[in-house]
Amino acid sequence: MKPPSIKDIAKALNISIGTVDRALHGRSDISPATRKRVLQKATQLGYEPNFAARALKLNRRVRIGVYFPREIASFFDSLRAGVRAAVAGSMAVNVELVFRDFPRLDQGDVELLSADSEQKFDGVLIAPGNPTRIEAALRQLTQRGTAVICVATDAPRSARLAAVTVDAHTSGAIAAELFSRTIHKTGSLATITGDLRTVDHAEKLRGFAAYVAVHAPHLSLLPALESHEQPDVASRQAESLLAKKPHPLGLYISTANSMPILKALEERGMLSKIQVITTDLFPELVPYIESGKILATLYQRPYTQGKRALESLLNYILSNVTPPPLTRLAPHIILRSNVFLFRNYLIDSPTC
Amino acid sequence: MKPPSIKDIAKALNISIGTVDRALHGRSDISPATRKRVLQKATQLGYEPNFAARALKLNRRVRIGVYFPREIASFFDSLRAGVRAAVAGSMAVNVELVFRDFPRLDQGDVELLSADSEQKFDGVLIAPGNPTRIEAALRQLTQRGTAVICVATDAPRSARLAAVTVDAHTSGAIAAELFSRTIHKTGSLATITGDLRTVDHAEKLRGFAAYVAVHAPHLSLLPALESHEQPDVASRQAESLLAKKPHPLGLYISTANSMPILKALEERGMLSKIQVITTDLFPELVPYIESGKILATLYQRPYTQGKRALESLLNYILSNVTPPPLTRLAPHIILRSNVFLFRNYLIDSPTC
DNA sequence: CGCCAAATCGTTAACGTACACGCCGCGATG
DNA sequence: CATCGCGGCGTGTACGTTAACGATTTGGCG
Repeated sequence: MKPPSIKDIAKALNISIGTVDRALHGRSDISPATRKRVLQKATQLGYEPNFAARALKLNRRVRIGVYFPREIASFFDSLRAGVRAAVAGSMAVNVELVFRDFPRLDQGDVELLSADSEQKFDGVLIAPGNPTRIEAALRQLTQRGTAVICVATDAPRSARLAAVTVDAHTSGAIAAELFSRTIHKTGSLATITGDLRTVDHAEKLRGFAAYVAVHAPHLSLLPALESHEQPDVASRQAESLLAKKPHPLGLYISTANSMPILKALEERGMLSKIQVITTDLFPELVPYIESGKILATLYQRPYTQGKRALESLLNYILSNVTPPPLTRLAPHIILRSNVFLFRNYLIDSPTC
Repeated sequence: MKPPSIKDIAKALNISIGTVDRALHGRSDISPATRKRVLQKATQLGYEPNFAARALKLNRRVRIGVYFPREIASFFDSLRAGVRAAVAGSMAVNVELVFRDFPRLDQGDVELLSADSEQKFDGVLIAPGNPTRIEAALRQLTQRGTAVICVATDAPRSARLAAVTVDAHTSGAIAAELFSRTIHKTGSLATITGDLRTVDHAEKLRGFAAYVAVHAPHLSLLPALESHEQPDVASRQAESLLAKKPHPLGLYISTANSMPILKALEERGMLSKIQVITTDLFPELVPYIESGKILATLYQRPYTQGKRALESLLNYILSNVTPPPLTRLAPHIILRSNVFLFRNYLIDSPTC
């Protein structure tokens, strides 16, 4: 009836539960012979450890540091919500989340991390802006025994345990494919990005360019513009794009703060003449999609990213399960026809 | 340091843990005055029950019946995998899954359910083919205290506790939008569906038609064809479509077994002349997407559906949390540029 | 032979919760 | 006055696991 416990194993072999425990956990103070007998009996009875009992016994308090930038809020707030949801869902464990915010993706992360160097975290979640600049800090953390998982953006060659991101290369490729299937005329495509030193932004553009090169011979690529997440720069770049003649047929905005650019285009009545694909979703963007003024937005599912990242981290810390080094989520393609499913994405975890 | 337990509450009030337990659970044998004091102290100390201890103590064995059709295997096997993954992830609980398969979506569900009428399930997961025919059985189950959640397809007016599906209406609308943005010429669109009595299939076509009517004035709709999931019927319908002249510019296949139709189209060299959008993903379909022979497929995320459904069911049975009556997942739009992310979707839970 | 240390194993007390059981005092009843 | 019923409360045990501690045997070495 009931699943077997270590007591049952002990009874079946006429030994004590202490010995069974030693055998099952590869501890010392046990002879190889009895260890073998125990393990054999365990598999024979189909023993599986009772997580509730384990969690109750070793009432570990797990401290996790969460290092995310404040900007862009729509994205990272959602990411934080996913993290919180994961701890709520993982019953049976005391998780203490310490949220540490730094100003922007490209500034303040390393400083904050080294300022916290005396903190004792069991695990750390971080969105690194500049992957090379942060390597030293991550190595130091790992050496002190804290597991590090990168979220949203990766530091590939660092000592981080794993990374959970949306597949940026695919994001770019999808944008390119949507253009190639929507635009039948011959012409050019423009791109505005955030900061090309961030791995993800660079990857998006590579994916975009690769797809265009292979599958869209009728479309050519203009050089990418870096907005560095500064609204004024972005809107000036939008203007310069419009000045070109013939104007580009499509514009791929691969950074999440696309509003300045959209406003600039709208003021000049260009939104109807150029196909636009944006990145991520926030309330101000919804009307643009609903009205068809922009073709699509590629949603990076921050909520799901945060949830998955923390689940992986807890699984590693508590159950010693090594996560895959790279989890790539598939981005959601949000169009006019499905945008309403994502409208309340900030409230809870609707459509994921 | 440590989170407060009922012991701490008891100590703070100089009473026993038994009394605290009675107060917190609204049991009898306690005076209103002390109950109030306890509840007050509990919120004051920020008491939260320890799930591990609770799960250990009441070692409930939960039996769950899973009623899915065998066909279409690619879809429902994935659904079953999601269900299994959910029980693996919900540690601390003994869940016994009883898988009960019936032949096809439109046949055998009611019979199997009534044959199992003496089974005592705490919860049931079911994919009802014909919603009205199954209402009586579901009402009977609910009356006997078993929670019922519909998965993949819904029985809206029945006594089921909740339903987890992909939003079928949106699925259809997405297909229509993709056609409307890809096809610039004037012409007609055809649709082949499974069984219109199934709520989901009907919903898809409604969503498809609604979007075309509002946003694609240059496209007209041919009457929908029902294949009833029979390969020979499907391929004959494909032929009849091709006989029309001018032939339709787009074909939306809203059922998951699209292979017979695709084969028929391919043999006549029509796949390059007509835009095709299919439903769901299985190994044989992948090459068609990779080569661009079909425009897109709308993935209904069976794995995620199964996982979410069982999570909701367990949450209701164990924690008494009422799930939302209708959880609609957003379908994934799979194109040539992102199909590779979904290739190994059957193995584990890759990109979700 | 005696003694110490190492190797091997048993015993037990927690972890926080749920629940059966028992105890006490008070008013009602015979 | 003895007894009973009952509301109100305390006590104890069990759930399965872990880990500290004790107990026993064995082997080695002087």
